[in-house]
Amino acid sequence: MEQQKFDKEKDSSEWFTWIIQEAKLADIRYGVKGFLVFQPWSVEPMELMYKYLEADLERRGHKKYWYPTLIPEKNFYLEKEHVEGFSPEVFWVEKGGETKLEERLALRPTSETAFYSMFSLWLRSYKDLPFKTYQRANVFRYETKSTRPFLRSREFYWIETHNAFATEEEAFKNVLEDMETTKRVVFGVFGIPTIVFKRPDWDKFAGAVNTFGADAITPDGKVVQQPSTHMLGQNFSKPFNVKFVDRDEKEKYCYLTCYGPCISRIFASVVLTHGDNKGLRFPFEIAPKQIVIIPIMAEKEPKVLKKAQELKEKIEEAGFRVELDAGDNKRPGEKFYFWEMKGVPLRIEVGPRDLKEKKVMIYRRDTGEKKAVAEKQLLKEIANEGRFLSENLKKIAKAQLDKSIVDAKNIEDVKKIVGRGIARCGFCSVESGGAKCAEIVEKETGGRIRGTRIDVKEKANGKCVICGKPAQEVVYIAKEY
RNA sequence: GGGGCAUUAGUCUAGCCUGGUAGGACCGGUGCUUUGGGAGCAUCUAACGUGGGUUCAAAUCCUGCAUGCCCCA
Repeated sequence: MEQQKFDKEKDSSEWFTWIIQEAKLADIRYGVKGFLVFQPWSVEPMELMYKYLEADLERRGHKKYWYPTLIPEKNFYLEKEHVEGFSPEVFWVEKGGETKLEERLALRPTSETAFYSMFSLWLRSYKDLPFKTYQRANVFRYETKSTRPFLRSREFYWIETHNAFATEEEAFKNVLEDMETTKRVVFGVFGIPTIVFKRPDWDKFAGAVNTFGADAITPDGKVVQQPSTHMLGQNFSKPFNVKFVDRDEKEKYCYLTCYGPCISRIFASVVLTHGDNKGLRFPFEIAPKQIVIIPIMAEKEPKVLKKAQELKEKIEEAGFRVELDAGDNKRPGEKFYFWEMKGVPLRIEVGPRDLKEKKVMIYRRDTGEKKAVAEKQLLKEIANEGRFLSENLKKIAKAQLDKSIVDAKNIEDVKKIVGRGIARCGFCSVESGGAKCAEIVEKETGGRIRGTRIDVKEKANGKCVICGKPAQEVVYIAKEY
């Protein structure tokens, strides 16, 4: 009898470590700090997640590129703030065989400096703009904070878009569209609700004019930064010489933006957000297997197995991902527990009883409910129940996020909330003037200022929770993973 | 960045204090039996993270390193 080892709400850290091993999402025993081997049960959903995100970007007119993994040192050093921000985290390639390289090559920690060096060759006229690109890539960062599988590893899998525009307005419009993509796909399909913040001035991406980050919440009330998008303005186009001739025949620098949804980290949120004490719960759309069929009495009743195989083929033909768990020595009960732990959304049971009645049993992973369905109705029911399940997971996740936001009137309130949720309060300024108060917040509460909302307008009245000056902004404070 | 704990077969673990035969369970293989919520019997396979040191002798004591986990900043 296998015991549940960890309570997901109480010990979500241990639960997360446990489920990664138990469900075979990844193996952490590769032996190099911060690197892990991703296994099929995480790779398949992540492939699907890539597909959904890429389809959305394609619809918005982004074109796909593959850039080299290595970036020459001289490119990397062109933008000063960018270098300062990323240098401590770069893996360098210094040798080819035993020969020392003339120029060091960076294992890309992000690819601005790769993309924009080429943009300068490709973009000549306003007719070339807007220029919207993306790539799926694995990137490398020598993390100095403690690493964690999926959430913060030294190699991770993401998409990065890099885009050039003629005007600041167009660039900003694209930034907002990125946030829509996050809402449509990361919430709409993966079921991860996020809050979009404009990051405070002191917490921007290295080299950006502004950074907009979408924060998701973990079961223990910490936030995880999910897709962020950066308004780079002309900060990179100038050193990289990304210019175009405008309608007025004048040469101008482009406005650049980039957007970086990290698939492996979003996957961590999928696991943390939807899982329960029985294990994983995948939304129907990204489940590696959407349905598992468990035949009952299969060995004694060949008819049952035949029917199960028939059903599998029928369901497969309809375009669903289905697994038939037949034969071997396992009893049905053990199979039930196993596939529930693996997070398969729907289970179909078929046994002698059902054969007679031309019915099957459908079990829903999210609700634990089981119902008999006429075989004729099966495909329709699968589609319906799959949709209901995803909607239900979304609803639960959204309620959890909403519940975790709590208003704070003073620093004592903030202290009580941070670590268990997100504190919302008045704050003096998110420009550089507020940096001192932000430091105090961090020291006193262990939380960070996540920023100000951009999707809803919030009016600050009252005082800054730290310095007591009139609050210019409503900010959110939380602990970060 | 700081602190703590850990590393024994594919997995979980006993043994460590008090140095001397590495024991169990699960998984896996085989055979029989079994199937509407975690089956049973028999049998086989397989392990002391790594580099030094102390010692006649090290899983055990000391030490460096690596990796992992937890907590704090």
